[in-house]
Amino acid sequence: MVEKSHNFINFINNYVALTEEERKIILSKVSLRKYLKGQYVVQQGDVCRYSGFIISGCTRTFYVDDDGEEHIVMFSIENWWASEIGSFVSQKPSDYNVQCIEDTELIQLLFEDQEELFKAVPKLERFFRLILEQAFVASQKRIVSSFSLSAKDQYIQFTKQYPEIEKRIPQYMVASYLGITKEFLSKIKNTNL
Amino acid sequence: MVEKSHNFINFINNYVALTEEERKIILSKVSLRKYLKGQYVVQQGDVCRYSGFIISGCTRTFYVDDDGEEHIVMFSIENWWASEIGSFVSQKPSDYNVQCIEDTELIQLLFEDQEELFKAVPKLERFFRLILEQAFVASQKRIVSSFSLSAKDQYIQFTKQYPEIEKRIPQYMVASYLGITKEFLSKIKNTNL
DNA sequence: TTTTAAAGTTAATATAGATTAACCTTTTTT
DNA sequence: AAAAAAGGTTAATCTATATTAACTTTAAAA
Repeated sequence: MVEKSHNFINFINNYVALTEEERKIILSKVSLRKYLKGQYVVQQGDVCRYSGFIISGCTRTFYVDDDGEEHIVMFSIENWWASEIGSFVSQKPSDYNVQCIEDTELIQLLFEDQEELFKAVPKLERFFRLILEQAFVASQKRIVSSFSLSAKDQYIQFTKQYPEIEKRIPQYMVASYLGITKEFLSKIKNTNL
Repeated sequence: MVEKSHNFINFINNYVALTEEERKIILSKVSLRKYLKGQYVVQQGDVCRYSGFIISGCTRTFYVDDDGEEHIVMFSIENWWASEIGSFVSQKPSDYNVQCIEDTELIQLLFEDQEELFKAVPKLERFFRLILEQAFVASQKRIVSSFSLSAKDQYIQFTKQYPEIEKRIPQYMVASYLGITKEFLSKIKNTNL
């Protein structure tokens, strides 16, 4: 656990400088959990009780619509925060599934412990503010891309922005993330223009 | 200024309880600014130096793509935070324009003053964390809607979610926000199915 | 009050991307 | 090594939405 929590503490430290005391408090509140490929961290309809940081592995967050179609809203890989924030902060049923697409290790923080942790280490409020700023900006950017770029240009942008993710993820999931069919993505990749 | 700042302080107070002292500190750092309909609060390419709260009026945040097409990413109305966050937090040139679509009064906070304010009133970190959570969740939801709903259903959802906004805004801007042409929105509204 | 500009409508035609369905390839399981 | 499952490709046809362009209505300016 100690070695594995190293990246986790480092990640936070990147945004706010932690004292040794604060590291200990944080680590006392979190736990490591392993999931196998295919397992669900959160299921649509359930309340998301944990927020988490990915030590290793990869997840997808997706929505299943009324027609049973899956729509991937985000991928998360190691050294990034992964949580179904909407459900976590409201403690209401999740609109999304979070599923591991590789064996995945997560450092998890229970909702009930988060408030205590904010009291003990107030600078974590700042930490979460900063990563939410980033997440929000990225989300807005994705909306603009989906409205202003052709499917092909969106795909090119995706491969440039997330080359590591693109390598690890089946193509049909990339298509779902881009909001196009797997057939059309295949066509885009194998045709000029 | 005092009466006008009332809603502003109330808004923050809704998320974190402020002492009288804290109110004073906050108010000492912000200023009121008036814009006329059509004026720009931020222009694409400029650095956004202020974040702001709308006292009255309405703005649109939009992106102009390489073909000169405008894409509206958000509307903001009174009693909500309005800022080009990406540019504000990074102090890099903005990707978006923020333009007033009515005469608008803003309470503004200069970037340089924000850090000082966080030091003086640390619970503002929490305040911004909480509103960013909301903003991020709303943004994710919009991505899902744009992928899983027909244009008509997106329009219906928009009118239900933001009835006040829909009344105040020209229809062609609603179309731009939904990512469809004004002609098609007109057709949707005036045709069955 | 007339003129001009801005916003909204209608309809014909065009297209990016969806659907369906058959087939191929790679990976996993037995 | 064979069978099964998962992932990917190709091609024909279909559809939601875009484009173009002419016209109408409403609001703002002169």
